[in-house]
Amino acid sequence: MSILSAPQVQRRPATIKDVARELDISVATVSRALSKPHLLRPATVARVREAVARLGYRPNLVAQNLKLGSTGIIYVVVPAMSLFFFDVFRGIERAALELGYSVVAAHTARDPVREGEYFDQVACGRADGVLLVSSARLETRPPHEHQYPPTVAVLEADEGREFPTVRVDHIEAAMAATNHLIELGHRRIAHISGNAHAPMAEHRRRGFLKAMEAAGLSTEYCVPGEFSPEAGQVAMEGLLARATPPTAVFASSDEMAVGAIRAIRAAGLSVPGDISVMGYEDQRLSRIYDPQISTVHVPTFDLGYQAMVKLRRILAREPDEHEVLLPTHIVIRATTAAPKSA
Amino acid sequence: MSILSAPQVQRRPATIKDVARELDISVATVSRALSKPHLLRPATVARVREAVARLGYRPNLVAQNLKLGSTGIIYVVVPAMSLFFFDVFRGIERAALELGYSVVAAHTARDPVREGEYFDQVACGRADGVLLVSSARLETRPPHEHQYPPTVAVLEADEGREFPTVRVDHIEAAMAATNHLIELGHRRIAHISGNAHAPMAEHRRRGFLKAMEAAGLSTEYCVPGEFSPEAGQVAMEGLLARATPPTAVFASSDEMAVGAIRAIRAAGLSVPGDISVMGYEDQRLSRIYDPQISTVHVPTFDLGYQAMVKLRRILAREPDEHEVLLPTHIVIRATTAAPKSA
DNA sequence: TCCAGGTTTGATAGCGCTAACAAATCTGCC
DNA sequence: GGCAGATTTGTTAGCGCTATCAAACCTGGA
Repeated sequence: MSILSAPQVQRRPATIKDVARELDISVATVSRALSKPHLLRPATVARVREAVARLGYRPNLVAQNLKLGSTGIIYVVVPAMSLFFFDVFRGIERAALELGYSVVAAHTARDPVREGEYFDQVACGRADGVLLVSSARLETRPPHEHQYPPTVAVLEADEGREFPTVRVDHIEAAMAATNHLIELGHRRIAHISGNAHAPMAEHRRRGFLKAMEAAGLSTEYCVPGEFSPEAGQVAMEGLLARATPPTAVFASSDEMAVGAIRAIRAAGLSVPGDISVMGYEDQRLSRIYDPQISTVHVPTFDLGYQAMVKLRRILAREPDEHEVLLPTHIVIRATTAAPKSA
Repeated sequence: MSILSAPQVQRRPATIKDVARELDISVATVSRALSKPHLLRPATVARVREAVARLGYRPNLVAQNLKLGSTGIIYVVVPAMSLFFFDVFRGIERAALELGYSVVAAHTARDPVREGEYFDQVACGRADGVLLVSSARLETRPPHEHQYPPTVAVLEADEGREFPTVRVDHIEAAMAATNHLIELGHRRIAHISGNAHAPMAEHRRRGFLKAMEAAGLSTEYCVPGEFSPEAGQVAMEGLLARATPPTAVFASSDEMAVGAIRAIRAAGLSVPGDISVMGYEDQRLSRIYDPQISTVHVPTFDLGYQAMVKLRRILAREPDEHEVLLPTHIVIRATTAAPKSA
């Protein structure tokens, strides 16, 4: 084990001047040979290419950006690193690749300060735009009004800031999930909601309430929770301790559904034999888990893809609609069935 | 829904010159008021601050970078977006925060070309260094020898390129996992290995073989697989179809262990009653799953943290050891037990 | 042979910023 | 009051690149 080793020698990188001097031509010619070779004699282009390779020259992107005023980079600001967001990210990447942008993920850990920092970086020229994969209502305000860089909110409208948005209708989706349970014959249906301040969670809860009320059913089993298996488990334990427990549960996420299932099993009951469980998001987990979880499919990849396309439109100053809604659908797997009594 | 709306007005951002002109002072004074206010009269600093706020001026980071020759940004190049890598990422972020760097994640989808592009971006000045969270042997070569930007490989030594590395000893860890099964009394122990070209997978396989041979046991149950639940399931089905199936399985990842458990249950057998299952990585999944999976804990957070610290040392040209090895340990949960016959 | 029109290359400004040096201004003390 | 020395501000070069304009060089037809 060597004490000091570095295959990456930190010597001064070659600049365009070095190449020009080497060939005794002007820097302009070198620049042109690299970016618009059709303007030059082929022989010149070839000589430049050779020298570039020999010297290991690479154009300094920072200088290029400064000169051109754009970077070709998009910041994807994500509140949390979860597989759910990765799927969105994958869609963004695909579109970015097709449109010639590079994307980098900036993680905020739901910290408004960090979110603000990334916005600042972009506003200060580090990138051309932001895709805000938001799940929480954040309170950042730009120091100066209207100083946000070009931004598209993905997945969830960002209340109060009103960025152009690509999202799904969580209310409608939650209604569909609830109606599935109702149609199976359930009457005592519970809902465990997600983080109190996540608009997403609130919308799902509203959808649940709306469907239950429309069916004339009691909403007494609607309890608060958080986006984690542990929270799902605790909430479910509370539900099971009631005099007449529910026969079905709609959890606000797949992870929460997993926690609920654990609680049900721990109580000696079976899923879906005794209690049906419905998740939300259609995460990878819902397919891996045993039993596979019935859930609401959210088109994460498309959400990301469309958002990137929309951002490009905005950057190109093409007119576009403010909000795009993508459809969801429920996926019936192995955790939902008709109630025993039915 | 408005046809065209944009809270983010794309007008020319204010520059340092605008601020200087506004106050009728020099740009140098403005610059100083922002970066080294102690050199200025407090009254001047206040005036500048006021004008900066009023005009909504923000220093252009690209110009700053060009002038200063560094960006304060670290690219984290990851081959795949998995929770495993996120944990590493979290560790990197923490250290970066403490050291004053910003990190952004660049996703390669195991594509050497894209990896190369990100390296290029950094080599071209977009960032100061790279943390390569590698799991696959990649064939990228820089166009010019020794043109890699400052880089630290995390998690797995990158064979052939010999970057400074922070990693764990997968061979030793796999031996510990195998020995756990041996100590429980198992004799027919299987191993399902991960992606053929991942050095990580190969190391785990080698550790398994080494432990089995040291115990004088047959390695006939060592089969190839891939890092996915599906592959784990298929491999396990093959193992179960043998005349005398194994009584224990060591899978190369937690996800693969999940697949194996599914196959075992599908065959009407129980875990760990009939067959013990051991995972690897200690992913969140291994705690969420029912039953909770015995596994090998990899200190992902620390791996990331230490790697970032190491990269900072390299950037500061402080001497450092080439390789850092972090300890692992096995975590015994609910999927491993003594064999029935014992 | 000469020149209009095209092709290829060169010189240079400037993107926005900071560092280095220079100039101006202020202090205190004799 | 005058001056050394400290404090505060201004001027300017230049980071590496590309766009603009100008210059040089070709071509071919009269």
